[in-house]
Amino acid sequence: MTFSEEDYIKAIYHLGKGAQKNVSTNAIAKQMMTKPSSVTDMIKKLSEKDLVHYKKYQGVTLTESGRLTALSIIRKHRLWEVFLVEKLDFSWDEVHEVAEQLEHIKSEKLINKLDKHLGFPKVDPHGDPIPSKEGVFIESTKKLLNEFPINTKGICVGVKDSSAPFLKFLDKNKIALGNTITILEKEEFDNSFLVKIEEREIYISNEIASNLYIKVTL
Amino acid sequence: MTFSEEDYIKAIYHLGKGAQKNVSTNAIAKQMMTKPSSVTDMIKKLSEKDLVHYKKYQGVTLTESGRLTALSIIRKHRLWEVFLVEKLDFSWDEVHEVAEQLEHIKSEKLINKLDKHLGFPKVDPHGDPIPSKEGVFIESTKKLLNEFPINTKGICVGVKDSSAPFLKFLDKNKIALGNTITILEKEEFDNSFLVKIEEREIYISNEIASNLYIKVTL
DNA sequence: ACAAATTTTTAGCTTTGTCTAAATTTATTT
DNA sequence: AAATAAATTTAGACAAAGCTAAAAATTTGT
Repeated sequence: MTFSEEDYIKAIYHLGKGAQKNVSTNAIAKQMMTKPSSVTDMIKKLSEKDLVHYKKYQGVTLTESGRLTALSIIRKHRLWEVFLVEKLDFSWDEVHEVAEQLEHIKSEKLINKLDKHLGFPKVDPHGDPIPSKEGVFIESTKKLLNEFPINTKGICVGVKDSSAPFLKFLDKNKIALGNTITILEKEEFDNSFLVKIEEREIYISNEIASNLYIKVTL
Repeated sequence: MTFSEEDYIKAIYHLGKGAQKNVSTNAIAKQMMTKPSSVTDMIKKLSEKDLVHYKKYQGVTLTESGRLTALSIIRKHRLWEVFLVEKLDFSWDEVHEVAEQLEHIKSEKLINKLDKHLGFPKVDPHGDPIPSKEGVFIESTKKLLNEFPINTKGICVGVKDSSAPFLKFLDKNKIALGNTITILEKEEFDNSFLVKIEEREIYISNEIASNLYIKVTL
């Protein structure tokens, strides 16, 4: 399997949201920053290898074999991301590009030893789940903090309000994207929250909680 | 720079022993497991990029730029080897193939952070020196254990006598390739040695010492 | 020194993954 | 239900990296 083939499989997986949807040639071309004609060529090759179902003009779907291939690549990508952040001290937003390269390294042994070295993590630094060797993984959802019940544990992944004052507030309170966050209490009176962020407990107003996206594995 | 270009540069470096020697087309072809005609094509490309000096029929030499490129690839290769052995618990002889892939990952930041994570090692698990960011490194020599003076510290890299009894002896005494070895004392009387192998002190007869290769950085 | 052997290069072809331009199929709109 | 628009595929080309076979240069052997 070439790097390019792997990239296409991954793109199709993501565009099809992991499922049965027919993914259009144009959508793949856009994602891969290439031309639709190139996509058609590659689709034919993947189809020959039984990685995608393909009928002319009808878009593609991953076969079961294609789906497992995609999950194996995603597993590698996310494990490397964990490594980069946890062991090499990369920040949350720097890891993607490097992981895009590392995900293509071919060695079952390597990836399983890496998994062990990292303590078999369940999610990557963006809160996305890491498939197991067998391609099993837990789904995750991203919603605003105030939409989750008490005791929810997730990862801070984005903001709804991206104004300077709000970002400044987050910075002042040392709330950063990638931080692990747990909802400890909900205050009935003003709908404020007591949360634990990376070992620190702080109060957060409903105003704040309704502008902070967190990703939670189900 | 493509993977293939990097592989050629590395091959030329090794065949030229890092230095001024003219490396023949045939030698490169053999090393790269390819045909001389393919080598000629690649040489022309590398020459255009000023990575090698090339005159038809005269073989090639790395330019200074080519030499630094080679050292940068070797640095990556050897750092990844240290990582695989020290952190992921790979054995001495399993790492080469994987490191061949990892050495092509493009990220200055990654390799420098990896270097730091590993504690800035000076040699890889085979006892070969790791070039610095700037391409500076210490030379190493491989000789029989009995040829080195007292206090020499090196890495066990091979045997002269590869007969079953000798290998069995090494195994029984837990002396393995890749082990760090220090010469503590030389016994005048019978030319035996007191050595430290991986925290253990043991006596070794001259017979043994003259059949064990160790690699030492100068 | 010159023929034979070896090495190296050239020429032309193949595959992979890409592109442009043209043709074809499907979707949309009136 | 045409006609037009959009999406997709085909055809033909190109660059990278390899190959084979043939030509050219160099080296070797006598």
